[in-house]
Amino acid sequence: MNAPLSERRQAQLAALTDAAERRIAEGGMASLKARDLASDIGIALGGLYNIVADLDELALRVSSRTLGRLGEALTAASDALPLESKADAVNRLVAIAHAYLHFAKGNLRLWRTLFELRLAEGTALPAWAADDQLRLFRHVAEPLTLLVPDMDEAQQTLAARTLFAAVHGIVTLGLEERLVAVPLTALEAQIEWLVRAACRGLGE
Amino acid sequence: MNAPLSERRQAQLAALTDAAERRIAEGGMASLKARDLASDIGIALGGLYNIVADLDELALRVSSRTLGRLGEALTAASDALPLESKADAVNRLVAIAHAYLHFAKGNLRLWRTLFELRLAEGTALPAWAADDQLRLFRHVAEPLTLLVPDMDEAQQTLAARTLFAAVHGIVTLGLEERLVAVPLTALEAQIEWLVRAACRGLGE
DNA sequence: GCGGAAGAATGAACGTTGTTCAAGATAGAA
DNA sequence: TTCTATCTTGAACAACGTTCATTCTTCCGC
Repeated sequence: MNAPLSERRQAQLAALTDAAERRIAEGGMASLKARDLASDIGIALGGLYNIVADLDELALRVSSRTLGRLGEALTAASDALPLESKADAVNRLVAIAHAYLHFAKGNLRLWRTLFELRLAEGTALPAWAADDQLRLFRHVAEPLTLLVPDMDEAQQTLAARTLFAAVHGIVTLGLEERLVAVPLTALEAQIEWLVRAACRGLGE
Repeated sequence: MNAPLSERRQAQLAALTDAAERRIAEGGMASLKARDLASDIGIALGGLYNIVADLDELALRVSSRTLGRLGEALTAASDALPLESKADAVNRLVAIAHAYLHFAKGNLRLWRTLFELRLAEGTALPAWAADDQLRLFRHVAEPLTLLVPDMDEAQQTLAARTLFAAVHGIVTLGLEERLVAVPLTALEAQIEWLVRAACRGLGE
């Protein structure tokens, strides 16, 4: 190997994250095993801890990737629609919510691990991870500023959070399937109803 | 000991469930350790598995209790209000949502374990656990039948699920506090806005 | 080129888990 | 009391994340 070490470590980190992503996509976060990953990328068990502090960091890195792809999906959904009138804003919010649903369904295990991350009680999540999350809220916040321009900004942010959370809840329960399976189109309809109703409720 | 065996096992199961509940309430599901529990109720490690099949069953039993108490909380909130007019129905839905929020906040770790249960992929959850969940939905469904009596029943059930899920999402994200802490009163206001808006959207 | 220091790779070993099981203790019927 | 069925026990096992002394590589100043 004649690649410089720092480059090599970069490559190893990428390979490790790839392997972790693959494992999670196949079997959820429960199948993120140190020994499996080490053999996946052809290193010894202990070598993992030269690349990454612990498995939590690895899960966080995979989550960051997932959030990135989710952000792109929401951006794509947003950019496909005009944003001029208030009606546009509502339509865009519906489109974002639908894109969220489809991303979650299409990346079920990776999407779920976004919320299964349990950082050790005291420790806050790294800044770059927090940024990823805030970026998502902005997708919702942007149409809201058009929809209710008179509302003060803190309230707008809060409303964006609430709307996001509500849709997230519907998607979560809808994709659970533990109790009853809801058809995708029914889920879409429910989301649309709720988003439109919430928007009408915002204008008072 | 002169108590009949079956009685004794019953008592052991109760003591074990108590201990598990206490442990979870203190440190979340991550602190449900076989050895701790065995010593809590004064039996040998292996003895646990004469009382309970595995720790998952124990977590499920604790969850069942929690669901029971949650159901009582929602019932109390419901019964405090009249249910005659459509306005009553909306008020009741708001009250239920608020009661849900307060229960979650007041029983944070126990409430969270309700959704952290990961049954082994294939296995469905026991019937008695499914019943507990359906009973919850009925709290929401009942006012809905008054609010939109013309809607067919399947649609009503779906709407109840959606409304529940939306509120659940808001509560979940609101109590997360990982990103930003939302004051409880702000959370209440957000929930009320969303529930009222959703109800108005239902009547179309 | 080269020799030594700094760092990385290795896999055995540790500590903690949940779960099992052969052996011993105990309860209830005869 | 005695016998059998059952429960209880804690040592043992397997799987896990993580650490560490040892060995090998790589890099830099000469």
